[in-house]
Amino acid sequence: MANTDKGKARNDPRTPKARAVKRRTRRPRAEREAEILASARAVFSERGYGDAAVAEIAKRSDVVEGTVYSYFETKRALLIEVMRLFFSELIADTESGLAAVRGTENRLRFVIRRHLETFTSDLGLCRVIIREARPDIALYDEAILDLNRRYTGIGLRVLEEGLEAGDLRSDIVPSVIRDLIYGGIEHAVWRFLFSNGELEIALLADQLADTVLGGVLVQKAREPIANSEETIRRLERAVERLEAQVTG
Amino acid sequence: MANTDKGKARNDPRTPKARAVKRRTRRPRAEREAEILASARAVFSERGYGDAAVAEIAKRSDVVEGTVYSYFETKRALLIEVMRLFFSELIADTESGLAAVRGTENRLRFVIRRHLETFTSDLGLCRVIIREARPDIALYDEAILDLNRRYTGIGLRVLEEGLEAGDLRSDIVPSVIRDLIYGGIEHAVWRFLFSNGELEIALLADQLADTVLGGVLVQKAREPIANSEETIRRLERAVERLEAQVTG
DNA sequence: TTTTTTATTGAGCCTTACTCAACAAATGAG
DNA sequence: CTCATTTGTTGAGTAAGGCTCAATAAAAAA
Repeated sequence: MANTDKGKARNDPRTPKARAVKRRTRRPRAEREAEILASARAVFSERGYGDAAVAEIAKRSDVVEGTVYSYFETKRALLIEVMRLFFSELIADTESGLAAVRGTENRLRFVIRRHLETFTSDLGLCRVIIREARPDIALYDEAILDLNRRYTGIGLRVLEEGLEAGDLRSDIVPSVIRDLIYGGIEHAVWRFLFSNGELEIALLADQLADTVLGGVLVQKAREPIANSEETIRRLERAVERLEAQVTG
Repeated sequence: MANTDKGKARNDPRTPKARAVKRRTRRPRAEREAEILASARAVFSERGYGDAAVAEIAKRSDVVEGTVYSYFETKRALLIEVMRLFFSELIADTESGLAAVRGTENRLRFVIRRHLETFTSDLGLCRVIIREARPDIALYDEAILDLNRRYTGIGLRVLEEGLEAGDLRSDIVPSVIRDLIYGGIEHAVWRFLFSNGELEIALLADQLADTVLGGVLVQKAREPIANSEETIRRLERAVERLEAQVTG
């Protein structure tokens, strides 16, 4: 109501200086959208969600802030779209790689290593996803959650199949193992980020997998059993001999 | 330079209405500080860091925004102080509880369960801590990291001691196990937050502990052994009996 | 009581997400 | 080729929230 008379002071387009610098161009919707998404992904990765200014995303896309809002309702919607692209590539990629791996143990090791690779190669965006995917008790975050669930669902399926195949202990709970794996990787990567030692992906992946697969306890039962089997045979023979003796 | 003549329009304190409502009081520094910290903790827990307005923290402490800033440099410094209090209580509490538990397995189970309890009973604050403790590549977050490290160091020590005592497989890497444990708990709790099923703390703690302790793979050697031990006893008895019979 | 100290205040600055009416580049009609 | 319509683009403006600072008044000291 009070702002009907604005825009009058805008630079006259006929001014020689202004033209070379700022030229209004109209582009196909899809192209502009892709450009904005690419800029957004870069800025989010570098600065994190909170410190990413929509103005900067706009500038990198060579548009003005308002344009961004004509393509995406809110800054958050922009983030969600960036995530959706990221996840769908990741899911497709992981699944195609996994298709070539046989055996529950190998498949689990593959999933662990693949996730670790993604995490470290796209750390900036992963950090944002993790931070922002945390529930703000806001319903519009449901989209992100669903993506995350679908992605970690890959590991879950490997576990369930391994359980059915009898490769895994029948008393385990797949979803708990999945949480251990994905949560453990997350924590391990943060730790390396600070104690800025070199992150040996292959080594860490093996350490994580070894632990999840085999546990941490020494297998106390195993040592004595090896002897027991000998003992059993010895006892069996003794019993046979004695019984023969008794009945004989 | 341009703002030297402000404050002139302030309400005259002699106006009858204003006095009853707003009474300026000066309190001991420590007391005010504690009040502000308590309000901050509550607001951070309820709203999360980003959506917590310093103005609201001020209002709940019955002071004005500026006052908060005379006690804490920035909103972030306030958060860090809240965290410091939270962690120091938690660390003391966990350590005193742990002192009463013997045996590596029991001690690990205790740490897992204790952490899970904290997580669920103080979920709002934990969520904030996790989100904000993530590196923003900002050095002033070092304080939070240190607190976190000291806390998870409790679990780490249990693992290292277990390793020395020979209770744990000698090839494990304690820091990796710690990451699995704390990361796994974190993920598991998020999951329950959504699939809003009931979170059975005791059950989940057991499931997590069982997995970390024993791994997920079927212990191929174990099945025959369990039977063998019974067999051994049976055979031992038989031999005894028979030998007695024979010699008797 | 007067002076000094300092806790407290609140107006105002700045940044940033988001809105909106005006504008102009395509596109289509005559 | 010219004019009208459509719609992508613009930039000034609003609101909210973190943070500053000179003025003020309560407590302490003189």
